[in-house]
Amino acid sequence: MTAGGYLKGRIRREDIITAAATAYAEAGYQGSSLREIAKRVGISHAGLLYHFPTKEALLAAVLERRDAEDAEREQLAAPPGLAVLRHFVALAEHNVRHPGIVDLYTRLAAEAVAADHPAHEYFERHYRIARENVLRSFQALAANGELRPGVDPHAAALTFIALMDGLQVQWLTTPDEVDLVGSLRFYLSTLLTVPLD
Amino acid sequence: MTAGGYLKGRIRREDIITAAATAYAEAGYQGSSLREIAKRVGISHAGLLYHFPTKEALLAAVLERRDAEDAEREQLAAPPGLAVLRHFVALAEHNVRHPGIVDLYTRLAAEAVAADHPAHEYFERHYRIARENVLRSFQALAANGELRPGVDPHAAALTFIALMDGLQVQWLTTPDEVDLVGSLRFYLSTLLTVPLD
DNA sequence: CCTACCGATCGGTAGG
DNA sequence: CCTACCGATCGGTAGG
Repeated sequence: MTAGGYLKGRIRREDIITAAATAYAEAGYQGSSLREIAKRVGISHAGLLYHFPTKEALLAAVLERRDAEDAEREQLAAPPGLAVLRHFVALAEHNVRHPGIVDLYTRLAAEAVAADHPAHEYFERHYRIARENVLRSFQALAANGELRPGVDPHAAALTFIALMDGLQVQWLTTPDEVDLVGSLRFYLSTLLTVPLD
Repeated sequence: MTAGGYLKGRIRREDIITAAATAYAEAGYQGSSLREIAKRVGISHAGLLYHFPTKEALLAAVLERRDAEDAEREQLAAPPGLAVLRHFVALAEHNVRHPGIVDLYTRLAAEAVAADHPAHEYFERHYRIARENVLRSFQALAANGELRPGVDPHAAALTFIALMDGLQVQWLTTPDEVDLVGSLRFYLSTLLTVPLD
């Protein structure tokens, strides 16, 4: 129970979360066993359960860390408008270099459409926040005349988020035939009256 | 081994495929056990394996029937152009009334991003065919001046398919906040110079 | 953190 | 098609 002990415990917990995220990305949450995750860290599955009392608690920790990383990357949230859309494009560029994140997100999102999945509420909230965030930006752009006339900000926001998700699945399945970032830019160019950058 | 015996076997096989499709939609392929599927049909899991020798063989049968149903609905493939896009919108209208189909497709597609998943090649082919089909239509529209100037048919085709998939995940997760058909129509209206219908 | 164990469930097979 | 079984694996617990 020394300070060193606490530190070691925290590091070990982080290692377990990292291993779990990798496993979920490859095999989904249901498809990943505690024994498999524990083996990646070099402990027994009972040892893992010393740090996380249940399988669900480990999933919750993975999702929490993902949120924390996202929040960190967004830094001090950009004001609604072009900057937010650029941020999403930058996120896509980041994801292309880190396919594991896309894998994790895509696998979990599809599992979590089931109402009784432990990550279901997480993704409900995730989608709602993402839509609201993008909606405010499209509304700001509309006010500035930077949105093509006749484009409904709500429809633009909803389809923009959906496009990101759909592109990711298709990109993971056939990486050579899908330009993730280019497709996003293409879509935004059809909606805006100004260049993205 | 009478004709009646054959018929009964065929019906039983169809019942099993139906039960499997429902189970996959709710829990994914990996998450569905042969015992659970067999119970829905009222036989033992060993009895199921009499009709389908392995778990993978049953998945293959489910995918084959889905293709057959799709082919039937398309009837005598429409010529490239507006008619094909209308067909996709009609498909979305059909899917909204049959969420189980969307569930099945979404769950399996996400599982199958893994290269060693038994449905991986199926979805590779599925995406390629879908993209080529839509691409030909956007090219035909471009030739008629019905595509907005500056819109690349390839980018339009890729994003259109991706949008359909992404909308489906979001619709399944938060059904009340996603207008599947309206969003598709919105997107097409931003690409075309003519009304869809 | 570990070893050892629990009851439950898995896909598949044997033998009828 | 069934009963009965196989070896493997699962999440979680006991007891240290």
